[in-house]
This record gives sequence, C-alpha cells and structure tokens, in this order.
Amino acid sequence: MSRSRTTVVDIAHAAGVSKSTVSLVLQGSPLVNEKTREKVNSVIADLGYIYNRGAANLRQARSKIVGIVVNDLTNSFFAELAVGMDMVVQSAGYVQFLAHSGESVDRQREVIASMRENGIAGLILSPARGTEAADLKPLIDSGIPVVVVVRNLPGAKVSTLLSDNYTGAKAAVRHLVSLGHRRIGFMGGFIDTAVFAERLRGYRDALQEAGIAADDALIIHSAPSRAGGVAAVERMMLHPDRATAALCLNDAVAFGVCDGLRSVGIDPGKGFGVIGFDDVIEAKTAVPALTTVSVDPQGMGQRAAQLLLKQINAGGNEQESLVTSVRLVVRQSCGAPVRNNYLEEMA
Amino acid sequence: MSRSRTTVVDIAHAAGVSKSTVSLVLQGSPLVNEKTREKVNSVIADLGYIYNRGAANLRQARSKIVGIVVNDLTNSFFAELAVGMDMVVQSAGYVQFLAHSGESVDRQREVIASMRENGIAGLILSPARGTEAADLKPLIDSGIPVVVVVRNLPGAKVSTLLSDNYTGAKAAVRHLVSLGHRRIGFMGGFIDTAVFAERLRGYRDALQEAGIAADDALIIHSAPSRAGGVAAVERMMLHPDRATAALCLNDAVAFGVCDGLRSVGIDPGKGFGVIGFDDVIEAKTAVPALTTVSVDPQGMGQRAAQLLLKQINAGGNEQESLVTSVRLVVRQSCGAPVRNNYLEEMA
DNA sequence: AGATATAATTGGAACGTTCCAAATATGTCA
DNA sequence: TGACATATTTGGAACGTTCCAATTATATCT
Repeated sequence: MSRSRTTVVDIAHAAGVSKSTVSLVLQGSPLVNEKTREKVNSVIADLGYIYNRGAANLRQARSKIVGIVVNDLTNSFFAELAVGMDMVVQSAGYVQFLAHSGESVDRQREVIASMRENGIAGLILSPARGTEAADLKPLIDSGIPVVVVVRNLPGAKVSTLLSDNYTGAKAAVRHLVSLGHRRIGFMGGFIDTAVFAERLRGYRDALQEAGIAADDALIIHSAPSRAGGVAAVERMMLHPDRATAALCLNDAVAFGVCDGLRSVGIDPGKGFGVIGFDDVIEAKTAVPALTTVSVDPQGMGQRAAQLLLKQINAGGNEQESLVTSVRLVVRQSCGAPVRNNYLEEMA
Repeated sequence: MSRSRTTVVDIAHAAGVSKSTVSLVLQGSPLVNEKTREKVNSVIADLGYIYNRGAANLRQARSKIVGIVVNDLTNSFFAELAVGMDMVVQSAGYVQFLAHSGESVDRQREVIASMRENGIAGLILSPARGTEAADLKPLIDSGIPVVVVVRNLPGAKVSTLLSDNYTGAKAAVRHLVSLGHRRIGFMGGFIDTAVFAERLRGYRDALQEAGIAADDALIIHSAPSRAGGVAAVERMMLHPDRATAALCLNDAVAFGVCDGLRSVGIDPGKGFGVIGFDDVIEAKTAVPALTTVSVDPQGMGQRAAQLLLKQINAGGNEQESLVTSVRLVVRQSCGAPVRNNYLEEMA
C-alpha cells in the first residue's frame, strides 16, 4: 500500500546534498555545516524518515540491541529485575529482546540462538534451572559479552552479579534467634539451585553459631512460589515438634507461608515468625508487612545492565564478578518490635 | 579478537557450491538436491555458522521481530499477559522486543520509535495512561500492524483485544447482591482509564438492576495496585455507613483491600466481601482464595499474539476487534458458599 | 595573488543476505 | 541420438546504511 520506505538517498536528493552528508547528520557528526544540518533535519522531519538501524548494523557489525532472558517473568522479583534493566538499557539508547524461559533449558537455548541470529550486542541471563556453563560456551567464544545474574553458573567465563545470599540468610536467622526462637525452619526452594544452597548455608551457619542443633525436618522443600509456600506450611503442620519461625527462600514463598498459616488459624507475625528474601514491592504494603532480606531487585537489574553495557563498550572480555550486599528489613511478619538501627526509611 | 564472522560465502566455498545454493538450503527450499543439502548442512555445523537475520531483513524488507510494549510489567496481570505473548511469538519463530512504559507516554513514544527503527514487523501495545489514538497514527500509516490490548483506544485504526469488563463487573456485583449485600463499594483505579469506566458501568448497572440506589461515596479511587487497595480501605473506614462488600478494579487492589481489612481487624471473606478482577495466578492460592472475574491473562496474551501474527501474515490492514469473555470464579474472599455452577475446575 | 591550512562535502565500496534470470545437468521420449 | 522437459545450480544486483579516501569550498597568512 504505502510506497517504498524513504531512505537516506531520498533525503539527500530532497535536501540537495549527498547521502554521505545525510549520514553524517544522522550521526551527529561535528564535521557538517550548521546550515546544511538544519536543512537536512527539516527534510528528515518533512518526509517522515525512519532510520534503518538494521542496515547500519550490517555495515558496522555491531548493534544497539541487548538480549535479556529471565527464568520466570511471572515472579515479581524477576519482573522487577527486568524493569530495572529496561530502564538503563533504554536510556542508553538500546532496545532489548526480553524473553521468558519458564525454567526450560531448551526454550532458553532456542531463544538465545534466535537472539544471536538477530545480532545482539550482549546478553543478560538469569539462567533456567539446570543450565550448565557449557551451554554458554559458543556464545562467549564468539566474543559477545554475557552477564549472568541471580543464579551462579560455576565454571562459565562470564561476568556475574549475585546477591549476598549467605550473609543475608545468616542475618535473618540471627534476628530470629535474637527474638528467642529456637526451632527455626527453612521453607521453599529446590535443592538444585545455587541460590537455595547459599541461603541454606547461611541459615545453617547462623544456627550453629547460636548453638542450636540442626534438624533437617525443619527444612521443607517446595516450589519457590506462593503456592509452594502454602504447601510447605501444610507439610510443616504434620510435624509434631514444628518450627516457631522460618526463613523462606524468597518473598513469594513467604507470602504463601503467611497464607498457609492463616488458613490453619495461625496469625503470621504473632504466632509464627516469617522472614522472606528479596524485598519485592508488595513486601512493604502487605499485612503483616513482610520482614525480609532486601535485595533491591530493580537496583540489581540496573547494575546488571550497567555492567553489560560497560562490557560492550570496553570490547575486551575480562569478566567481573560482583556480589551486591543485602540488608535485613525488619517489618511486622517476624513479630519483632522494630528496632532503630533497622528502621526503614519512608518511601 | 575472533576473526570475522563466517558467512554464506565461507560456507559456499567450503562446501564447493555457490552462495545462492547455500541460501536455498538455509531457506529449506525444495529445489536443492538432497545430497548437496546434506553437504551444506554439515559444513554449516562444522564452521559454527550463525545466520545473520539482519542482513536477510534488509534484503527482504520484512523481519521476524515483533514489539511488545506493556504499561506495567511489575503488575502480575501484565507479566502473565507478556508471558502468554512470549509463548506464541517464540514458537512462531519470532523474537520480541519487550519493553515497559511505566505508564509514561513519553517513554512509550521513545520505545516505539526505537522499535520501529529496529524494524519490527508488528506491535502489541498495552497503552500507558493518557495514550491517544493520534500517537499511533504514523506507525499505523506506515503499514505496520498494531494490536492494542487490555485498554481501549477509541478512534485508533487498530485491532483490539479487550476483556468483557462490563459483563464481568456486572456478574460480580450481581453475585454480591445475591449474597444479600446492599452496600457494595467499588474500589481502586483512576477515572481516566477505559478499563475503569467499563467496570464501573457494569457495577452501576448491576446495582440499578437490583434496585439499589447508587452512592458515590462508595466509589473509592486509588492507584490500581496492592498499595492502592490498602489506602482505599483506610479511606473507606472513615465513612460512617461503610460498604459491606466491594468489587475491586483488579486483583492487585483486591489483595491490598484484604490486607487493609486485616489491619483494621476485619476478616476478609467473613466480615467483608471482596471480589477482584483478572484472576492472576496468586488468586487461587491466596488465603482467603480470591473470588474474582477471570480474564485469563496468559490466554489473552496468546490470543493477542496470534491476532498480530495473523495480521502480519495477511499483509492487509483490516482491523479486527475482539472482546474475550470472562467468568466469575467464586472462591472464599466474598464469603459465598461455593455454588456448583461456578465450581472451579482443578488445575 | 598565491600558497597553505582548514572546513565541508562526496562518490563508491562494503556489510551478508535474497532474488532474479539465466545457465547447466539430468532424464525421457520417439 | 537429438529434442525436449525437468531438476539443480549459479552469478550478479539489490536492500540502506557507514566508512574511506579523495575532492571541493572557504578561510588565513605572507
């Protein structure tokens, strides 16, 4: 219907200059005379010209596109992470392919391949469960910068951005201990993820440090979701000598645990202390407000994106591994009186 | 560092054929002899060739990329919507630029412009508040198919996929009436969105139908989020003759309302009937499980993507407007005994 | 005015693919 | 075997940009 796309040549013709000059204008080169720049720009506006970035990429062998693959976009933690990335990617003049792997390594492989064919300049990956370092080898060898976030991928030669899961979990459990709890559970998560392992280790070390004997019956696996949290509580209730408080794998599980407690008549925060991990936005407004280890997912997403962009611009491929620090935010769900040093700033 | 990209010419050379033949193989053309196809494919595998879709797009003047712009990715409704789209887009061999406008029309404009420069074949937009039909005019005029979802954009010549907000809201209020409620509120949402207007209209008509006088004091605006729901309850409590039940703009508000009720000592589902809208995944597992109007966000995303792909393949630009039907799913939050005809199937 | 420096502009080749028209190989029939 | 049909292969032009080296216009200096 509409006739063929207007191109630099059309602009050049209409403005009475060469296509090279138009190209210089498009790139904001200082070489071009102010007068002609204005002329060209006005013609561009008149003709409704749309820059063809694909053609430019072809010539320049680089693009302004990054790929982001996230294991579960329906989990608010990852959604916020993605939003953080979106912010910095976008304001750096890039666009992102953003895909959801749904924890499927096959899907993840496919989507990464597709992104590669489409010429991404770099990739941020929150790996699906079961991803191996070898899966990323070809991509990395081709010189495309990769940043792995949230879940560690030991052995992969990539930059990594993780949260300090160990320290965070330890702090949370210490807090529960300081409130007088002795039977403290760990709820949610599957054993095969690095995040689970690290948080569990923090939990264990804190218990040991407090001289509390470990009891594996208090560690209850479940899906790392709200539904998983509900299920975990059900399972917990079967145990005669159940926990009086728990650190949950993440906030989603913690919310589920609160739901589950309520449905068996226990008031979360009063009858049972609950601590989450992540600090998603709902944590603050939930009732009871969730005590949680704040990871600042959005900020983490921003940092990941910054790291990737830095890597892309540097060209070199030296990896960098960052661990972002976390802090315990004490709210109502653990039953604690809010202490000053933990006092949360108002939003 | 790594030497220049391997290209069809390299493959052709190594396989002893012409680049044209390699191209035919890549496109799965039936013209090429089985023997040579195998040869070429093996060389492709050996050399680790990566198809350059950008170059192909340039030549063909069409791409396998779609754009998706969503107003708020941190809202699970939209996250699920995006995941639904992701599914069908991906399995159709496309990739998506997926961006978050954060309800900013400026940001939305920028990101759509950027996607256009990058050669999207079509766009799915869940418009930011304040988007006008005119904003999409240039894009549409250029012949790129656009599908608008969730929020209507009157006057825009685009395909649209909406949920039946009016009927859903009406059904929800009817249900509350059938439970004996007379003072029924409408909570959450800003007045300037079409979704709000439609659901409110359903609410009003259902009340009228039941012979209940409208009382604007029962309509409480707030942000369409969990925090907004909490705030709405606070405001509601100031009213001497408060509601005994409410239809909420969406599930996020409904969850917030439940939180807010709890914090003033009211047990949601018992002391106050709450109905949401959307049926996000947490609705089922929340405690109390949320009675809500099910929109099936993921399914809606899938349908939107299918609609767009159909449009892209058809080439023509006749618009199509679909309204997806919704159904009331009665769970615990409205205090109703679960009735058979509404009984929810197990997942 | 002529030489020289500096500012601004420019034509063509190149990026990696697809498409077309044309060429070549292979098979079939009388 | 020659004519014809069919199957397979192939060079080059084209897509819309950027880059380079080279050219032309303008300013500056003696």
